[in-house]
Amino acid sequence: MGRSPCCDETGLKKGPWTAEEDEKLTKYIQKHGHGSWRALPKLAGLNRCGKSCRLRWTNYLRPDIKRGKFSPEEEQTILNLHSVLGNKWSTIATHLPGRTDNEIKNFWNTHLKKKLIQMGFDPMTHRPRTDIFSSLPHLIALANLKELMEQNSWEKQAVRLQTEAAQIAKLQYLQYLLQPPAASMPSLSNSLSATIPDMEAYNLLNSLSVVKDSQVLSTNPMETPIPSSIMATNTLQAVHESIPFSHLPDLESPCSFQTSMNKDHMVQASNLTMLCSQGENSPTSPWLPHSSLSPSPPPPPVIPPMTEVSITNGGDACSTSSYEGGPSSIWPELLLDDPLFHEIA
DNA sequence: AATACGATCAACCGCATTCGT
DNA sequence: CACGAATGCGGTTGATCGTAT
Repeated sequence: MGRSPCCDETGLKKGPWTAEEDEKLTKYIQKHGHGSWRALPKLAGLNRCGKSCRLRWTNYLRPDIKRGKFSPEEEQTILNLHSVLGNKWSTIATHLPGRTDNEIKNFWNTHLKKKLIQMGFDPMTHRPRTDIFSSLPHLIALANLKELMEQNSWEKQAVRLQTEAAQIAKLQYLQYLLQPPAASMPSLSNSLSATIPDMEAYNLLNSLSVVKDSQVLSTNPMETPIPSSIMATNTLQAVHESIPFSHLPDLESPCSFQTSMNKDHMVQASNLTMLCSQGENSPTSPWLPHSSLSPSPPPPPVIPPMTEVSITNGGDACSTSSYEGGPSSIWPELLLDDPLFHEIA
């Protein structure tokens, strides 16, 4: 149980490895295999601890190590796996031949994490950050617009910014409520049957009251029949237009977030991949605009054109939610082919 | 040319887990 | 089963390099 004592031993060399040490270690392992790492340094004539030797071998000297920059495909794979596994670098590394966990970890910390943060995504959850601070740069940029400076007082601007920030938070929370099941519970057979979140989403839609043409959703779906062609799309459209955030979904595009209600009080969120790319793009993580992360052409699509979620008014009979296409509509192909994925699932 | 600063990545540290007796 | 040793893993550090001032 206790800690390995090898690092506590004194007189052992630390720091960067010399070419001579590398040669000794490589020759020894090629001839004898590493065997016991603890015994190896003495046998190989190295004044290092076994741990240091193991690390040097696995992270640097191993003959199958792939060097050089990560390819866009590898980057995509890391994003996919990280959205599912989190900081399980060694597990992620098993899916990237020739790459070490250390290398992947470094790449994540120095490149991918920053990218996600800059785009307003939480690098741990891969979801849009709902805190105001993550949107601060946008808000500041907005506030600095000369037009606004001239047209409004600072007080008015502050009120407007607050309102917009609140709308963003609501919209993003709505995304959360309408999202596919969390990575930790990828069993899609569960679907989104939770009634409370459904109602919450419904109420949120209503609360986002920037509705065009005076079309307002009923606050109580049980009392008032909802028109067949409802204005939820308009609601989101209006919110979208009112918020100058580039990472929000483009309502004109094929992967837009289209919401409608029918006479059965049912909200249908079609193509509910919100921020993920669709159609020609591969949605590797349900919340990421991966196409903008990677400059290269993305892999073939995995999500079918229609990923449908139905949100009901809370009644048992109509509290159905489904993803057409099953798990493959959400999870990257590479994961579905992977025994590890099924183990996790 | 000198210095400051940021990015990168190899290596270390310490905790957790697995293995062997 | 209990214990200690060995190994694995993830977070962090620090040396080095490139770029900006």
